[in-house]
Amino acid sequence: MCAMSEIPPPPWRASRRSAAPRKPLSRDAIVDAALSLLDREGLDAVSMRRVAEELNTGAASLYAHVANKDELLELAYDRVLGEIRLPEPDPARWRAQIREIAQESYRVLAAHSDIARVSLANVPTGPNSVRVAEAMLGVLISGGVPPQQAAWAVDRIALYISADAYEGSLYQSRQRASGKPVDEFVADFFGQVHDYYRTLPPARFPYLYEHADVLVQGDGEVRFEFGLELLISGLDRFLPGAG
Amino acid sequence: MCAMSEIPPPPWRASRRSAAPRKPLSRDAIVDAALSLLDREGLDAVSMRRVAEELNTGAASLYAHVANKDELLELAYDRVLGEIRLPEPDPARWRAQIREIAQESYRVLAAHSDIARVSLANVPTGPNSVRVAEAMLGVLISGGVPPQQAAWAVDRIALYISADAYEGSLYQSRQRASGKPVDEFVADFFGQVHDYYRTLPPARFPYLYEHADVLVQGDGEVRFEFGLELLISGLDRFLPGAG
DNA sequence: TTCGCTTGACGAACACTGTTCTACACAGCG
DNA sequence: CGCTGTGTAGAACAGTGTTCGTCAAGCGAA
Repeated sequence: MCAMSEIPPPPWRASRRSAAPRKPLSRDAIVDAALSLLDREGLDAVSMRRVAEELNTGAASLYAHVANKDELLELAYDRVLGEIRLPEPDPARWRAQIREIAQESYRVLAAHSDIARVSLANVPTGPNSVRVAEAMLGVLISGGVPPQQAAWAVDRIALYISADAYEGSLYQSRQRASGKPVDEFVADFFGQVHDYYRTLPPARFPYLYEHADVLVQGDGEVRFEFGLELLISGLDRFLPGAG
Repeated sequence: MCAMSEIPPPPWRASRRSAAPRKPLSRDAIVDAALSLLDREGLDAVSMRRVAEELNTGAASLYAHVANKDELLELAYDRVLGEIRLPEPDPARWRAQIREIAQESYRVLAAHSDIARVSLANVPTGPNSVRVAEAMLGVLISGGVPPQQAAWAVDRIALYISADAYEGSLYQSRQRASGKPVDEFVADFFGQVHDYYRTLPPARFPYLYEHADVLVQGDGEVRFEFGLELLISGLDRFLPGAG
């Protein structure tokens, strides 16, 4: 290497990218960039061009490593699922454990903006998806839930988690867009919903009108855990020794 | 009026649309066109240009009646919810009635392709949305569920219905795209999933491997009602006279 | 009737999107 | 050294939601 590399080469011999003419650009790097973009600006900002830009390249280059955008999003989703920490099954604590797994899953999904949308839009088949499913199924079956009911329960609970995480991300993006702090935003929002219910004609909507206050009670977390508890305690009657 | 209107005007004075120079083009007509397009070709086919084309006009014309695409989709969604038939609350049959409302809602959503996606993407505030909410809340409260738990349960059940209807529409569009008949499609799909579970290393995925058969048991309807039953029977312990 | 004004229609354009085509630079191999 | 295959990208295609500015039609008033 001599000093030649210090002065710019003549333009007609210059590579299209002046410095670092050949980037490594791997599948992993692309998924990394997509996730970083997702976390910063949300799923809508994740376009092939923006991801490529993040890597200082063009959109067409991504297609050498990834079949299409759907595959990229599924890869990103499965990478996110990899962050979920799972407990060792303990039959004595199966209720607490299924609850822990669900809460942990919700937390991890919520930590990555509206990534939950891709779990609803695609049938999850990635390696980390089956890892979580195995854990949930193991906890339920070793806890005494019959296999058939345990299998369906895993399916339903997973759907519930994804749906609620997605809904939660919607409120979060609305809150972010409003510019208000979280507390003020939810207070305003629930206040508006409450007022709306109170403007309904009580004759036609007696229950919504009457119970407007409890309808706006409880934030996203309380509601998530309430529904989760319904699903789990609904399994009671399938346990051995139940009517 | 003389015969002048029968002969075509000279081109330099001709209106841009040769015949029927002014269409009525109302909000309702636009929602109609959007729904018809949705039912025929799915939500992805519903673009402002396609809806306008359906009405023999340009996309820009729609914006005189509708703020943007989101508002149009919410209007279409609420119109769909209007098709849901609701029973008169009968406290003695509250379990059966909440089940009926949920099933009816699922049926109506499923009958309109992937309209359920817009219910997940937006906070539903339309008149028919509150109509269904009022009915569910009334059935639960008059059945003996305490107001707070009834309110949250309505929220959770509605989320569950939307999420499952959306997931169902995904499978339906996949099946339509595959060209196979329904029976063959689900048999193939469940067969593939089953085979996939059986290729997993049993040491690391003992439960999925062992119970691959029950995991692929039951179609969408069975699973929907199983989850619904979990949610409803999970309300038992809030009834007066429960431990 | 005729003049203005408001309302709605709508072609063109803007800034995007996912994806494909095609040319091309570079690495490893013979 | 030359050849070949792989990965890199610019350009282009067909589409998207939305806005701008123009223009026609209807209507109330003079």
